[in-house]
Amino acid sequence: MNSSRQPHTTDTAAAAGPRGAAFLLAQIGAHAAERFAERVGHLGLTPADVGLLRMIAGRPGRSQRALAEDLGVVPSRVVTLIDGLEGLVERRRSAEDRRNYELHLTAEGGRTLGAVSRAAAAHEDALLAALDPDQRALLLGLLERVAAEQELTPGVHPGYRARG
Amino acid sequence: MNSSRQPHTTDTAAAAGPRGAAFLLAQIGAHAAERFAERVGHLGLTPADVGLLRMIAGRPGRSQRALAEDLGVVPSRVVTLIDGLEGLVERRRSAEDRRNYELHLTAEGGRTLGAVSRAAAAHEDALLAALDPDQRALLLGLLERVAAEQELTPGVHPGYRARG
DNA sequence: TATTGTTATACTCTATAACTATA
DNA sequence: TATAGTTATAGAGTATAACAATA
Repeated sequence: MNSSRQPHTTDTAAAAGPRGAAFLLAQIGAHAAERFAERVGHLGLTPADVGLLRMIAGRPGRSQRALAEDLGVVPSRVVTLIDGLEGLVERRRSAEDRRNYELHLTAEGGRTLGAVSRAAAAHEDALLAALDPDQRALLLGLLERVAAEQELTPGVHPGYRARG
Repeated sequence: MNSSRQPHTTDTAAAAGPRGAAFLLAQIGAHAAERFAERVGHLGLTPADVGLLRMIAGRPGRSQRALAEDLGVVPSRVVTLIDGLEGLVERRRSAEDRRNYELHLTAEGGRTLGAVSRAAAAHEDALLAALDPDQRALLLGLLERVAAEQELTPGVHPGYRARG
């Protein structure tokens, strides 16, 4: 809209930009994370809390250091996260090596995780309201292929590092 | 794994949790955003910068306040963002109302946006490496339906608020 | 008095590094 | 000396609020 040559305008090269699948994935993904954060926020949890609870439930007895590695965060952050889960997670000193803790869910932690699962189911349903069951299955299959090829660790996503 | 009743374990209700489409969307979305950030980082830009450039290119002459609204951020943040786009974006005082600026891309800004588009195309291709052209089209269609039903504004996503 | 853009301040979040205890 | 966990400090990033110019 000005000088001699027009380096571009919104031409062909822009096709993969804000209208491509990659952009939509990022946009919908961020939206999904926000909505999920709202839902678990009603339970007094952040998405990071949920990730931690799930990880502990899946493999009880792990140390904080092991969790830090799996989450891709620094050990000191795990301290803060677990401090915020008072009453849901229990720290037991290991008998074998009393330097580290073994992490377990309390009974209330288990109930809370159940509530999280119900929230996740409602979230899933609301997010995919536009699709019928067949389409949902189709989408799931495509996403699984992409996730596997991109070598994304099942059950953990970078968003665990923040959000509220 | 302990007391009387087992409130849950990893039973049916957890089905929509870390294995559902909503979770995968959030996970892949965050991954996509990170990879895109890396690519445009080589151009000296953040994803937020890119969003701003695209928005200005799409509708030149807008004011900073208008952009702030569309991006969903506070006006003072737009000041910071535009300050970081020295040489790519031009502020022209409006003749009609000299309080506000009219924002335009410079020639270099246009060239940079062209480079961004090429980066986005490469990003798209790498992210969807697991899918053939038909599957990509299928995925795109499904995502478009979801985005429309969720009333996501085309071209802007919440991730513009941060990242690097 | 209301509005655009700017600057100054405060707040939140996270990582880095120093520290304690166990080994 | 090395490692698990904790605490203290500092850094990045963002919003809130006070400010100057124009209407």
